[in-house]
Amino acid sequence: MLPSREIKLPVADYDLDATMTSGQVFAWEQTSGGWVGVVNRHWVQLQCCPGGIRALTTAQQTDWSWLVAFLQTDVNLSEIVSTFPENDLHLSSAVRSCRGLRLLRQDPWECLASFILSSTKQIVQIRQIVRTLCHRHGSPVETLAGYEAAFAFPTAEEIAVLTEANLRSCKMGFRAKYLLAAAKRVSARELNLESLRHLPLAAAREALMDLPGVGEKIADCVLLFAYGFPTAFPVDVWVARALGQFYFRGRRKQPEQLRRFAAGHFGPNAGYAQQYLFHHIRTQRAA
DNA sequence: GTCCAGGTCTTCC
DNA sequence: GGAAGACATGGA
Repeated sequence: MLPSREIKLPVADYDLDATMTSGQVFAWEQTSGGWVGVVNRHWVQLQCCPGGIRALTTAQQTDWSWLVAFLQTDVNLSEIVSTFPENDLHLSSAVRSCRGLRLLRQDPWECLASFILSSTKQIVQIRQIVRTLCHRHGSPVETLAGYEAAFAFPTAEEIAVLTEANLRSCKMGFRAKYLLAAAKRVSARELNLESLRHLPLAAAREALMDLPGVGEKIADCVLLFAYGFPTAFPVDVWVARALGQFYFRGRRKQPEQLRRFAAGHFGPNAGYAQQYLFHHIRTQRAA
């Protein structure tokens, strides 16, 4: 491949707006020229175009595999959707309303840290906290002329040397001590995030939940959004509400019972199903 | 002003 | 083992 700052990644059924606003990532900004963010320390601008996604970065690239991995443009969405249960009108309706919604494949640390910051926060507030954290403590990355300054998500090493007061001033409240503790554990290699890729789901989940501030829901988010475990099924207030309403005649159920139901009902790509339901009920309410 | 947010931890029964 | 309260902060 010839070196270039620009590429068109061919893909069908990719709704970039839905994907970026579906509560998986918090550091991406929508601009007049497309979505702008940082992947593997590369500043990138993304725009939907006929037949795919056009990507623009600052330095010439010969290998775009880092971006293909992040966007998961090599995943065939029809094959995923075809594994969903037939005769589930709620899920079918969700898929129809946000066809093209995708799961991204994020950096584990950024995903873990972001979701540690997510507890009992609205998505708009999580975005604000993450933006402040990146601007104050992340390393600057090169951008194209005329664009706002951009910063990588701070590494575990960069956060581990901060104080709880530094972090609290980013408006993250009681979550500061959890983020700091996680950063110290990860930077000291007491928890090796890379090694989790090779573990079974349950073992990886257990390892993540050993971190303070990381319970079942946050662990499942990281397992799904960063490691790509296809059956990881985060149950938050929205999903719990929707599942109770749709499948249990309005009765509230414990998260553990809902996860067991999901494993049996939604099949090998239950995590994808969860993301469709989550995005559908949130956008429906807004409409 | 009140309620609630992509939860988790501690305390108490 | 499960319910209730604490925890920071800001949007709706």
